[in-house]
Amino acid sequence: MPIIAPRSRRERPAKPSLSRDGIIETAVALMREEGLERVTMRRLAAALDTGPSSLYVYVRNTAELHAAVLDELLGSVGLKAGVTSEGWDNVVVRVLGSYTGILIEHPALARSALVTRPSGPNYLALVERLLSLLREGGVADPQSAWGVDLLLLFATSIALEHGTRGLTLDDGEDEEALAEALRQADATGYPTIAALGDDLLSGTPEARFEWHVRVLLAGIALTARPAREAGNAGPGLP
Amino acid sequence: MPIIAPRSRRERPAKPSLSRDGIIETAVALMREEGLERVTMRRLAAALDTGPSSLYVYVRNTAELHAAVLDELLGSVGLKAGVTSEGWDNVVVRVLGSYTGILIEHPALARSALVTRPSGPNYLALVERLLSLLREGGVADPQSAWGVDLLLLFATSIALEHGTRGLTLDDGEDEEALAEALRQADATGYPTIAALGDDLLSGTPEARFEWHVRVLLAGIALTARPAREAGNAGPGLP
DNA sequence: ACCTGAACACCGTTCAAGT
DNA sequence: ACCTGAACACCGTTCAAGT
Repeated sequence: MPIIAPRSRRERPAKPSLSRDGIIETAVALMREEGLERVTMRRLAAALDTGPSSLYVYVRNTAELHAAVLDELLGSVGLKAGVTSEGWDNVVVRVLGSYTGILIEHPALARSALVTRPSGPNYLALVERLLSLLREGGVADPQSAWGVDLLLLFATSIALEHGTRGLTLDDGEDEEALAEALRQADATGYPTIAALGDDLLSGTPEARFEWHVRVLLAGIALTARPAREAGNAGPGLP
Repeated sequence: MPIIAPRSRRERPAKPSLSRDGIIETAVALMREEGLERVTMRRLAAALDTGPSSLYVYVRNTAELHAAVLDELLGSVGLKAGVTSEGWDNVVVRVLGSYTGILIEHPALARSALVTRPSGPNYLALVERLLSLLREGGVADPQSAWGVDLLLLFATSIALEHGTRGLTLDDGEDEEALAEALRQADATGYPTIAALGDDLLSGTPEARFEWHVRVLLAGIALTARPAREAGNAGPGLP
């Protein structure tokens, strides 16, 4: 029996010792190969040639792991998209579109972004870019401060909404069910739905996205913040 | 050995035979008792005194089950909230607030509403109510048609966002991480964030919610739909 | 037709024990 | 300190077999 270590038939060089960065790097690679839904603690551990429990030394739980992966991905949001040639509002549409596009490919990350507030450097860079664009557009600071949240909430939700559709088995079946239900809605029970008819579902997703963003920008620019009331200071959940 | 059937010591009367309605009814009851996250196929089957596979005769999968539960819950959205005394926009704020409030208690349903388009009768009634309020407010029909989606997307997202927070183990820890990150953001790297400072996180959730809805209403009322282009007809995903 | 037991192929997280 | 094997307590879905 040779004394050579019994596990040297892997191609991986020497089995690198674990580290938080290494774990996240591997998670990102695994995600690009197989999608985030396959980046489970168990699978990630297998990719790192160890057991799942080992990961818990470096990562608190799955949510934290996903948050780290998210910020990594956000590095590729196109923040520079056409700075001056077009109007500031068109740039906002593009920047948010880039953000949404990335998340659409990874709906589980969109969910993560919605559920645990991201705070990584790349997310902050996105917030900074949007705030500076709003300023450029002459939006008052208090409205920008509360509005940027709304813009990002919208973009994230759209990604979660569209990203998950079609990923499910029954491709767009619920879409059709809604279309059918809207058409069936007769004038007695649902008069306004009946009156608007097909226009409720008209337009390409891109056209709707763009119009939605313009709605948000117009509303943010024009809606004054409420007068300060007592206890209007901290975050605090309901 | 007596021939008496060996399972008559349950209190449940005679074991009712399964039906889709009965299954959903039990699912709703189970959800009210233990929360939706515990309404799994296996647990629901156990509550119905059968095996999980039996449910698949009546319900295609978990997503369909959740959709049915969602519409059931939506029956209690307060659609009548203060019809005329206050302005139509305040009524929109209340109706959406009622919808969001219900979903906040069941974040998994909010996720379901975001991911598979609801089309049940109670959801349609909510759409109808919002459309009629927008009309009452003098909003042009094409803008209402595309705007109602945005209102519901927003309300659903807020519910998912707030509902899941605090449900996680580390209560509001990410919130704090974001606050810290924003404060740390120095003027060189993130000048606009630094300039706006604490106002980025100011306000109660209720105040922000109300302002957000007003932003949406103002934007919807004032933003014209894009000129019709080629291929602007059907839904169709990106 | 309706129902079921049992299996398949997984999960996240913990914890006592090892090095 | 870092790492691990093994276990705990679960999942959704399928399918051959029964009634």
